[in-house]
Amino acid sequence: MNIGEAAAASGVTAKMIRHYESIGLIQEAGRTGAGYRTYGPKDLATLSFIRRSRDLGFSIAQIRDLLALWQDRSRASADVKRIAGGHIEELTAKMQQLQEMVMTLQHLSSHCHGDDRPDCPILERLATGVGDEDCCEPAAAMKGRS
Amino acid sequence: MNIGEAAAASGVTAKMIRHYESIGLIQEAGRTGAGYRTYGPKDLATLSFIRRSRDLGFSIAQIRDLLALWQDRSRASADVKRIAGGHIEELTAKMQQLQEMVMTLQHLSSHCHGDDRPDCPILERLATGVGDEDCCEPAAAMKGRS
DNA sequence: CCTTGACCTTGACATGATGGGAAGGTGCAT
DNA sequence: ATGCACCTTCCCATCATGTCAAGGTCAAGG
Repeated sequence: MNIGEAAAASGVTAKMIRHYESIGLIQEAGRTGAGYRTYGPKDLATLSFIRRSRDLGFSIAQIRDLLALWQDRSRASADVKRIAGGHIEELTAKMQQLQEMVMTLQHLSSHCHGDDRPDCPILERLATGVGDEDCCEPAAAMKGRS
Repeated sequence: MNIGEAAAASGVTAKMIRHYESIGLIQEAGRTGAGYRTYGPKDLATLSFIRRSRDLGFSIAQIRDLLALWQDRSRASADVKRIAGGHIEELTAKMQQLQEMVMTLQHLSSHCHGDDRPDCPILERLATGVGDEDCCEPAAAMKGRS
């Protein structure tokens, strides 16, 4: 199986397959006499594993660990669960950050006329930092930002 | 005002101030005889504007537009609102992606023993793609991923 | 046999926003 | 005058991915 076929079958681009090989995430592929990389079913399974992990937002470092656990028959499921749990926390934290931004923006936007006049609470807030963040709702947004 | 003081006062690192200057986001700062950059109150206001915009997740390109509007007294608030609205949509889309990931991960994690045994639905899902995603809840998660 | 087109190879460079560090000059206080 | 804190420019790194270029290979058809 060529790299192109492996890419199509796994959903990982050829470019990324080479990249993953170069950083040691996957083993070096076999080669034909002409230097073409060759892939078997086991390689395909690994590539698909990686793609699904990426789809769930795992970093390459986390995938490295997950792959190691996957290939370790004496693994403890607790180790896998711990990685997943940490990842859930990261994702949740990011979501909360985004949520705060969205809340603030929606609040500011709702008070912007959105017409031809230059008056704009969004710009005022960006310029002065003292838009009316706490005037109407006791929103917890933007209270403890970094 | 030195770059260090401007950085401390605005919350933008000296590194980033130089970077913003190099990409033309801000004007070139004045210089002392020795070549040190100097900043005045107006520069400080601009830097603070940029930092607040970044805190709200705006990209550099968006900030470029926001700055132009800010400095344009004949702006229409509709233009500002449109930028903010687009940004809200971007953020919301990202949040939904993260939400889907979290839902899937939590579902898988909840079925993982998390003990010494190697059995793990998380790894199974990553390996085969056919974990029990729709067995219990009709979760809309991971139905139309890219 | 030769061409053509699709594929492969490596390598370099870009993204976006930021951090880190080196090598060398400046300002100020002791 | 010595030292320390700050400034300058320039290069490299991150993370995951894409793009492009120059060249080699394979298979099919003329």
